[in-house]
Amino acid sequence: MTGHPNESEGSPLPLRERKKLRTRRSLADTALRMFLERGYHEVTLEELVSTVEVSMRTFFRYYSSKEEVAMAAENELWDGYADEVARRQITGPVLAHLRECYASAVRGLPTDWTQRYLACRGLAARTPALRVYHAGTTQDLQLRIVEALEKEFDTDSREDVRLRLAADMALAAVRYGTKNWMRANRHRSRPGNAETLIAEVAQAFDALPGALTLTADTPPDTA
Amino acid sequence: MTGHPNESEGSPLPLRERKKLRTRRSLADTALRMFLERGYHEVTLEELVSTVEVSMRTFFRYYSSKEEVAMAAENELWDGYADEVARRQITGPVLAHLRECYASAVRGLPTDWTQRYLACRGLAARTPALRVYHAGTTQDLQLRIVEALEKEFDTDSREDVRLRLAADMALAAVRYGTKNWMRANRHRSRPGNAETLIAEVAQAFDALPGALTLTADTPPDTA
DNA sequence: GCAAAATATGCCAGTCACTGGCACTATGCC
DNA sequence: GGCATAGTGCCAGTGACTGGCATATTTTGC
Repeated sequence: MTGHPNESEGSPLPLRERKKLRTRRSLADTALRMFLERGYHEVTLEELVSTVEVSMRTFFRYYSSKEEVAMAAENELWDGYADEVARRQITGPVLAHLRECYASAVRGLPTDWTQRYLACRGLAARTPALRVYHAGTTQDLQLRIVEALEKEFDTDSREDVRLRLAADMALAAVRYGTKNWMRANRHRSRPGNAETLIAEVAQAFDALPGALTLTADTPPDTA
Repeated sequence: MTGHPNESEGSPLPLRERKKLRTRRSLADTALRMFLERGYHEVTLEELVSTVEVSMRTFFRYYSSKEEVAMAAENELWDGYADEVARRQITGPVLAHLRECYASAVRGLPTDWTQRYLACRGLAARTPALRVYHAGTTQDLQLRIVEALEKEFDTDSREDVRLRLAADMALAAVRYGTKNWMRANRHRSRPGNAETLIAEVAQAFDALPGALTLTADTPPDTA
């Protein structure tokens, strides 16, 4: 009576999976909080796992590295973005398509995600090891996006670099849009939400054509 | 009598510096050779330093990580590229400028560099840890380039993202140009030299405008 | 409810990249 | 030759990460 697998049909996940999810979240949340309070390198994994009360071995069954647990929030976004690109059918300009996929992915995340993302990116900004990890996952994402897009075109991207270049441009827009979003977040006292993030990224997308033709003779303040 | 500091004026570097250079090169060359023969993870630093006959402590005075010594050839290029951008005065389109700087940097490297570069990139392609490191150094390079370019413009790039986006596009072109160069190198039996690398990268630069406007309705094989 | 199969977890011992501190040694300068 | 200034080696330690096996906890079939 105490623990029927589905007491009502309200719980879609098996009980075991729920517990795993809870452990996973607990690890990521606790890690992020500790890293923010005391600094990434000042917190050892031993301290983390003893706080969450799991063994070291178990930690590595959930996350494959210390960096990964710190950047869990970003990986949620990357996964959502890549999934969105894989799911949607592309019509029209590639860059506009990718911008839409990104916006959908951000909107598909839980409401508390924004704060976690802001926190982990802030941490990464002052932690070289995390910056390197971030660069790695971004490159990974780029690969996943190209592979997903490639299925919609008949030529493969090894022959024609334009698809890969377009994916890279989109990623650059995401990168700098996010950067500006975080910067704005530091200056204004307002917390900044998912929609302002999407807006910043959209703005960076819009700046792409101007970047392509940017010259030294007409400096960039002609906007 | 056996070792006067400057027997003739033919040695521009102090004897001590020459020895340091020699150790540095020896470490990088030996490391690359061992990694290629037996795989990156199968070679421990202990084996490397005992082969080169320096202590572990000394190794870390030359290279700050195992990844760095493996990718030494690439770092030479990145340093040369960043230096070139910092040195040259920019005129005209930013992207054309960056393409020229890259070409100059490649031409400024020693003749044996090409083979080492090919080798270390090939190794990185099949070694996840090195791919991550590579992503990190690339992001670092991007930052250096933006900082150098920023001095030539009066606006800083935080206000206007176009400069950063342009630097990113240039880097994407370098990335995929290099990728195609390596691929061509596997297929053709000819070794591939600095000029073919520059040509591939230039080709990728030329593809940038087409990537910007790439659409799903007119597939990429319309070239 | 209960055994059996499947899965998750914990413990232990080990490897390896990387670091700080100090003594030692070789080079450059006079 | 002698002194200051490096570069180097040794040692002991930390901390991330892994393999193997025993243990606990669900789930499944009855």
